[in-house]
Amino acid sequence: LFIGNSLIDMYAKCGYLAGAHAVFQGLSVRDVVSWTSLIVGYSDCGQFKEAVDCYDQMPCVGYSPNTVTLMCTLKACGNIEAPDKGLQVHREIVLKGFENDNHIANTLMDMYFKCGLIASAEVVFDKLPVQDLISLNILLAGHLEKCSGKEVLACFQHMQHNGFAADLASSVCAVKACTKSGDISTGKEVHAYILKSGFDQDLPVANSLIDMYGKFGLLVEAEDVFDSLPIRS
RNA sequence: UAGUUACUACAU
Repeated sequence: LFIGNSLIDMYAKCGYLAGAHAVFQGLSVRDVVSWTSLIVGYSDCGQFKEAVDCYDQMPCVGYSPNTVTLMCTLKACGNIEAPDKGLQVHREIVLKGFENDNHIANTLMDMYFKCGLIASAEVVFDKLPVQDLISLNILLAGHLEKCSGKEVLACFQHMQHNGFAADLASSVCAVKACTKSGDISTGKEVHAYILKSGFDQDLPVANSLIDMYGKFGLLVEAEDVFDSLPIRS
């Protein structure tokens, strides 16, 4: 069974969904991991609807989704902006007493943000068992959609004051917030922070900086970042 | 053996 499950995972990670599905079908014995691996496979390949369909089928054949399954399903719900299904998963999480799992709670919050249900996301945030760096990054990314760049930047600064060191993901959000609000001076401050933290060679971070400088018309700065990259996409 | 957040242009 472990071998079969690993094969599903391997094929799915290679984008060979037909193979993953064939292995799944061919298994004489399956477990929750088999199902979850398939769900993750669909999800990672952008087939979110199929991922959710898998989740729906599980109970019909006697399998009960665990925390990992539910989290992966929530992720799919967020990506297709299916709040109804997301809410259904949320209810199952509550029913099973999984709400205090931090990974689950973080993913739940992210799902609500992605579905545009900001108020629900904030309720989840306030009830988080632990507010970790990932929770804060999800909050930053979520606010980026609906709020002004200024509010996102306030968030970014607030987390640093509370002893969280912004990581790559937080930095990207902060840069995007500056781009959105046209805030050149804060953008340069964030850039300084990125250099100080040694994040400047990271592709997503650098790309967000190039985009920001490009949109500000600061083509020289944009080119400097571009030229400093050892690898480009 | 499976699991959570972030990146560009163009287009929408």
